[in-house]
Amino acid sequence: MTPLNNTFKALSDPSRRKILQLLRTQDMTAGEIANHFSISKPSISHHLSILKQADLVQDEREGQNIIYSLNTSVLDDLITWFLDLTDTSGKENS
Amino acid sequence: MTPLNNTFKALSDPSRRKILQLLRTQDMTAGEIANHFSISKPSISHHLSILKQADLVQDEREGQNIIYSLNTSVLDDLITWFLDLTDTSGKENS
DNA sequence: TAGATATTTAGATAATAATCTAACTATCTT
DNA sequence: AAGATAGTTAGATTATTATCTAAATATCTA
Repeated sequence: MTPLNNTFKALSDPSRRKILQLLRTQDMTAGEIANHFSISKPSISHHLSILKQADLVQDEREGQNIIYSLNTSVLDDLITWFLDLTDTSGKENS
Repeated sequence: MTPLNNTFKALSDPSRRKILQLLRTQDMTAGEIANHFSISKPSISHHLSILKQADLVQDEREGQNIIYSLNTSVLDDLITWFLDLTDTSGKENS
């Protein structure tokens, strides 16, 4: 399983993309993130775990809280993937 | 359902991403595309239909063949989405 | 028009993924 | 140490998705 596959799978869910958008502005605890959704805390925890596996977010415990933050390095890889796709310099027809 | 959601859903499958990579170099008929895979033709047809719905590819009949080509305009929107996410100018902490 | 080729559509099945409640772990406070 | 708070893990259920075979549609050619 290519590493990018995890990333795309992670991005395929709207809740997970919303989480990334939330973290764009500021780091947040799991609870704060969950407050922005109507689904249960365990579900959010599950989404966070998938985002973590995909290396799209990082987490760090601070007392009772676990603070999540965006990890932009993998996103850079994705942008490269897309730019590569839209770079039609190797295209033969049309 | 946001339009970008279709796009992300479409990109979440490795076969569909491989199809996009194939079309990057040259336009191809459905059959030619299917020849690059070990899964059945109807399955590929299904994948192509999802890519078409997501506006990631276009198709045009030419005789018995249906020729598929990449539609980069939606990919540009995606790149914008990613760039927006990695643009941390609005970030308050860390 | 009959047969061959290219592709899609229909319908069924199997694998994945999202979600829930209940229970567990970790940390803090008193 | 007991209780409260924050978060995760387990296990089950439901919904979604990928895939298959069989049948249908469209086009070409003899």
